[in-house]
Amino acid sequence: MGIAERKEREKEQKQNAIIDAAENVIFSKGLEAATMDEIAEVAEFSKGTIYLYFRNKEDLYFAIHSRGLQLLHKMFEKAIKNIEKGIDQVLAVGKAYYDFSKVHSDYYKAMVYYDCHPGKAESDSPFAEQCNLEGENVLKFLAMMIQKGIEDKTMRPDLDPVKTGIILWGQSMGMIQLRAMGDHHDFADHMNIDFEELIYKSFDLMVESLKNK
Amino acid sequence: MGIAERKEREKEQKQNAIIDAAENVIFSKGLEAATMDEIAEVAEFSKGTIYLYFRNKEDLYFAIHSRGLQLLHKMFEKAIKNIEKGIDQVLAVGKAYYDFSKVHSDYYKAMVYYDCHPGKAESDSPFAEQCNLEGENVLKFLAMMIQKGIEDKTMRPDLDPVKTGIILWGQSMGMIQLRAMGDHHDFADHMNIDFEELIYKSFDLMVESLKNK
DNA sequence: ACCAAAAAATGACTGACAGTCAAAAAATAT
DNA sequence: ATATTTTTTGACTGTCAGTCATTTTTTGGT
Repeated sequence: MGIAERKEREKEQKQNAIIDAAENVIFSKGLEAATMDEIAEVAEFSKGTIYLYFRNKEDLYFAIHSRGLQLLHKMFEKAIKNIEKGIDQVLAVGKAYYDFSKVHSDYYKAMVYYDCHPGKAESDSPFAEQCNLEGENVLKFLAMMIQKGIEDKTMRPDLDPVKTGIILWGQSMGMIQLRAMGDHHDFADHMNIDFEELIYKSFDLMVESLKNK
Repeated sequence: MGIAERKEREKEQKQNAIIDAAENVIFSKGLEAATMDEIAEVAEFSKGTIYLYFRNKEDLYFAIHSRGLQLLHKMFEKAIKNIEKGIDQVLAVGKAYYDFSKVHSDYYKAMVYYDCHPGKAESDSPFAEQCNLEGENVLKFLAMMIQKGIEDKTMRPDLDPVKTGIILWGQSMGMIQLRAMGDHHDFADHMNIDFEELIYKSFDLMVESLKNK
């Protein structure tokens, strides 16, 4: 009885096709301007079918967010590949995060949007669940990196890997978001500031505060 | 001919009354759930009148955001009042920011919402302008504090006050937002983490990296 | 092959809401 | 008292998320 399995597979394929379509529309028109009708049309399904696979629009965001997190995670893995010391990996990951926000700005925006949103439906959707899982995986990755830094003596031995990971995450997020903010609203151009330089400077400060001296 | 002046005053009063009503509705129902119709009703104006004073819903957010920034600025001023050394003021301001996010969480949420939003209408509204101005004032305040820290030898002399101010702002913002994120989405409760402790730890790290040793 | 029952897909429809605008009301000037 | 300008109104429009009765497709038994 392989029918159930085949149906499962088909369901997943259709889901992915819908997410593809949603990305298409959302990335080209913006999150707000994208309509479910257009997503349905691009996905070549009726609107009703979309709602068979996703509870609501927000649920689609979750799915996209989840993809973005996976992508980010992969970029982190790649960033540390050829780097020996834990402390140097921290910097590499920070830069990778910043790269991600530029190269995959579409994903980045979708992710920030989700993060800053109250989340009306208190979603217990599998996609929201997936986001949390991916997020935790990224944090675990950071914690392991810091653990390694402590072990290879390049980072302070009194650091708590998990907590320090979260702090790095939060602080980097803040700096990168500040730059993204400057993009929409004025803010940066007004007083003319090179945000790229500022982000690297902030990474330096963070790394400095973690170094084992 | 004091009529023009009186009308100007009345206009401002009405504007403020509408912002009051908007806060009422938005703070009790949430940003998304609040409708212009209800805001109009609470403000005791017709909907059309609201649109006479504000271009659109977003414009009302700007107005609220601006109030929030002013409040935050005042809390910053108060926080450093009885503190001598620049480096200690940095910590005090960080704590004040965190306090603000808890005590005035309504304003905080509105502000984050605005910051994370692409801003569809590329608003050149006076309210958006005001937000930028207030934001710059806060940054100037931070820069002056750091300047003072450099002068009183409690902070590293090689720091650029403005740039360092922006970095402090961004990093603190990131940490505080991370905590707020944990409020809507799970994230924090899942792995049980005391975010308050984490925020203070991150402040310590920041302060440490700025100290003159 | 055929058919009934189950599963999947459809799209016309609803309700809600942001934003508009011609008309009415109020304030001011003559 | 009345003409003119300013302010206010709320019914109306267009748009969109989400629904659901109906139709189409797939499945499993005979």
